Amino acid sequence: MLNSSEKVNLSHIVSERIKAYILEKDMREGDKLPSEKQLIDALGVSRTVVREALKSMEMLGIVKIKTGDGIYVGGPSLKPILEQVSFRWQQDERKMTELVKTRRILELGAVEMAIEHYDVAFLDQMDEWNRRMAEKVDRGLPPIEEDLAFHETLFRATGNETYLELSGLISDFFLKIRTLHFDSVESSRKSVDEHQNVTDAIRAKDVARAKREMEIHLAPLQKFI
Amino acid sequence: MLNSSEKVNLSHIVSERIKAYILEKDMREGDKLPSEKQLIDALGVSRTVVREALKSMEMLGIVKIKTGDGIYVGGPSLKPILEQVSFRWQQDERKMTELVKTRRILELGAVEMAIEHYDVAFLDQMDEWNRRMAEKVDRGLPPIEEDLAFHETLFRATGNETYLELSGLISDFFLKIRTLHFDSVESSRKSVDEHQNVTDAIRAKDVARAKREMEIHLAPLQKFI
DNA sequence: TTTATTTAGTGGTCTGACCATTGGTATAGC
DNA sequence: GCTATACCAATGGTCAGACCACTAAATAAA
Repeated sequence: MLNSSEKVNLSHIVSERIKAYILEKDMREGDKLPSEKQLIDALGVSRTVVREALKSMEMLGIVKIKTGDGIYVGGPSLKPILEQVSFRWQQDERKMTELVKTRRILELGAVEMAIEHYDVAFLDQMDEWNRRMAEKVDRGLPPIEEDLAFHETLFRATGNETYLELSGLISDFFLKIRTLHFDSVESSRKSVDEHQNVTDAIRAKDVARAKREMEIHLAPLQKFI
Repeated sequence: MLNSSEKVNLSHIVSERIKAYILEKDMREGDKLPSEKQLIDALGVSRTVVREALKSMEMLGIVKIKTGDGIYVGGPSLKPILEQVSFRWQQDERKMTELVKTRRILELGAVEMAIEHYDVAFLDQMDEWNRRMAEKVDRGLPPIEEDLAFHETLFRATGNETYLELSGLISDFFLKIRTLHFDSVESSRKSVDEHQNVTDAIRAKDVARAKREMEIHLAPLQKFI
């Protein structure tokens, strides 16, 4: 009764063994694992069990299965967790307020980290997206992809993949919303200017100003709720 | 171009269908899903596919499979998933650095939101955890749970469940690390004082000071990497 | 009513077969 | 000798059917 908490599925055991194998051999992303056949022979279980274990691990991003080729070690990623989180969020979209506030923190943090990391290439890319955004606005089209791309590039500019993943979740959610009730031409034009201000401030490595500009940019969202 | 990245495994499709089914029927934790047999008939695929899909979803915590009973909708707990995914992170220095920096942003954001939300009950609770933490330190024990509880309560104090969920991921990870190489008695005692300073500043609704104190508290982590 | 037993249904594992995709190799053509 | 093509062996994807193990609920026994 003490140890009863351990449910012993064979596939569970197998996946643990494979994880241990990865650690033991100190394998990195992209390294090739033994084939299904080899795992079957080595672990002495049926193909069913091995496959279920691998499929589960693939869903978690621990391994990556390539048809006709083999099984490879996956990269460290929050993605599977976030997928699960977003799946839950769809059940009640009343979390809007919370998401808006969370986004604010993340965007402001991104500004700070982007300045710390500082890679001009990303800033140029942000400018480019903003240019395309302005172009689309001029043609009277909703610049949804460009807007999203601008912010995503900002998160990339942090040089922090974990942060990018975390933030990507939030951004995706906002994209879906904005697809429904998109902004007017005037507000879009204002967004372009605000983007420019943020980028400029980051370029000048002025953390306080960059944050201020980002606050201004996000302010309308707070009231939108 | 866009769709080429989408590898269409049958089991992947099936898991999507099942997730859609859960959303569609607005099922909650503990609700019973159709049996394997029913899913096989309804989706027109082999048992292998259904089982692999379910096994993957179980690993993600979306469903819970009970032998001899049936399949149930899982709860929103992310811990088990984190357990599965993060086993390799400690090896990855880059990932560690990213996590530390991400945590910093989240904690500082929490301070800000906690002051905005301001509920004394949470502050009292934080004091209580800190008191217990001090107690444990005095007895020479590592105050791991108490430390985590303090920070979790801070996240709760934001009144933002989404933020709590997101942050919980990061915090839990740090807990596991600290379980291995826990801090010395002196540094633990210092942590208690720092916690107190943070709480006091929040109580005084002094955002700047609260952030500053939190920065001080987290600073050692940055160098730890 | 309470307890023990049976039973039908469910998930767990195994086997063996065949298909689809991939990467490398052998071959044909230049 | 080099390149392009065809081929092949290995690997993962899917399927079908069988049998085992477990659970909960119906049934029988106390």
